[in-house]
Amino acid sequence: MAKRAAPYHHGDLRRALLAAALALLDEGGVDAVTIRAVARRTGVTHAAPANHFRDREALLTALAAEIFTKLSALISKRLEKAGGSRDARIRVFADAAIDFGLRHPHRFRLIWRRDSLDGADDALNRAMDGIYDRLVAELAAGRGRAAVSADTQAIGLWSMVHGYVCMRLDGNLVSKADEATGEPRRKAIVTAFLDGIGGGAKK
Amino acid sequence: MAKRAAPYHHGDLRRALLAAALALLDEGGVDAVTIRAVARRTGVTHAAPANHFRDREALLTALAAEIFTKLSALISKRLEKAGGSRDARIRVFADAAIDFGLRHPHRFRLIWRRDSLDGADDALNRAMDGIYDRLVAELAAGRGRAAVSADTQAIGLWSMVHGYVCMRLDGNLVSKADEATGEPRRKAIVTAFLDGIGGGAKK
DNA sequence: ACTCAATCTTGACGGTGTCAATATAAAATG
DNA sequence: CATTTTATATTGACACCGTCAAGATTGAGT
Repeated sequence: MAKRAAPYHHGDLRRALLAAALALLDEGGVDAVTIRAVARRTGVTHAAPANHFRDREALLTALAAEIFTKLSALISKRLEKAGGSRDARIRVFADAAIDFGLRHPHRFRLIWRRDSLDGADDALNRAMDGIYDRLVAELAAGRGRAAVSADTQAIGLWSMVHGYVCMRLDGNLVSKADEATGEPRRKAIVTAFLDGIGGGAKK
Repeated sequence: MAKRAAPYHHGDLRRALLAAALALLDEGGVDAVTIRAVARRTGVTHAAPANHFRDREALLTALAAEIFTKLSALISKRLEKAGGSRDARIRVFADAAIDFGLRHPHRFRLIWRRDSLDGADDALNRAMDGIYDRLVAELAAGRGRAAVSADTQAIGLWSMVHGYVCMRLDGNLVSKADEATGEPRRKAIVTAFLDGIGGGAKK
């Protein structure tokens, strides 16, 4: 027994491969995470990973699931420290996702690049859905007379955060940095979404 | 002269390569667009494309620029038919981008996958900036007492639209389709952004 | 007619993912 | 403890990829 804890030859090759893959990802992006490079870095031959990951897609998927779990933990930690204000708790999600994306660009790109991943993977889907469900729960709690459902709000907010990080990482907003924060519209877009951008009179 | 119209041997290999690349993209996604496959489909040898595209990145970049231009044209056409209402004109951008993304998934994924493209390419940047600038112009026209600038609104809205299509293409919202439209929250998220999702009293 | 440059072909190199066959070592069984 | 079974790792091969260098071919300019 204890199959996962101390496998046969290597000790725990699966974990070692994932660690090497994460290092390669941070250093050189998704393209640098090749099966052969991961095997080299771990000190095994090029075909050894095949025992633990069906193919490269499976390796990337497992890596993405791990990263998703870390992001989820980050959000949890911040939510604990957050106050009870609904807006503040909503901002936790946006801030955490943006922080994460800016701090680990390659990880962010990987987990959202679903066409390079196995969409049917359970671990991946559970990790993703977990974050989403918690966001919906926060949005549903004590909201006012909003015209749309919490689900809709969650989809919209999460979409916005995702797209914002994408553009930042691609260098699309460099000319638009605020003098105050040095970051282009980071807080402002969340404010915009909270307040609305329509022509109606504001608060 | 007329270099572009009728080059030397093939007629217009550059254009032919781009057409083949687009077909391959639609059929099999970005991964199917290899230099060799494009050459095969065009009927030339595998090294011929090198005369027109420095490398694969350059080919994908040129393809993306072409696609961006088409998207821009689509928006233009719809804006002409749109009324004068600010909200309606804003919705044109969101609707066009979403329509485009859902209709041509692989094209959408390519043009936003900037880490596979040449970020310094002029044609690409001009095509992208053109869309963004027009969106800012529409947002700036006759908006009310909004708390944030038109730039901020543009970044937020465009981010949201981008993220929404991503999630749709990845099959993340399948369980959330509206009974009315069959599309999950498509109009609603734009409404949410126009109206705001904060707790403040609504219209 | 001649030169020249642009264009395309041929052939090679190292890298990749993946498969089949083999060796090895741990676990299970007697 | 000996033996069998199973999981794991190695070796070697294959086809495909992007890219480079060298040569052949063709159009344009003079």
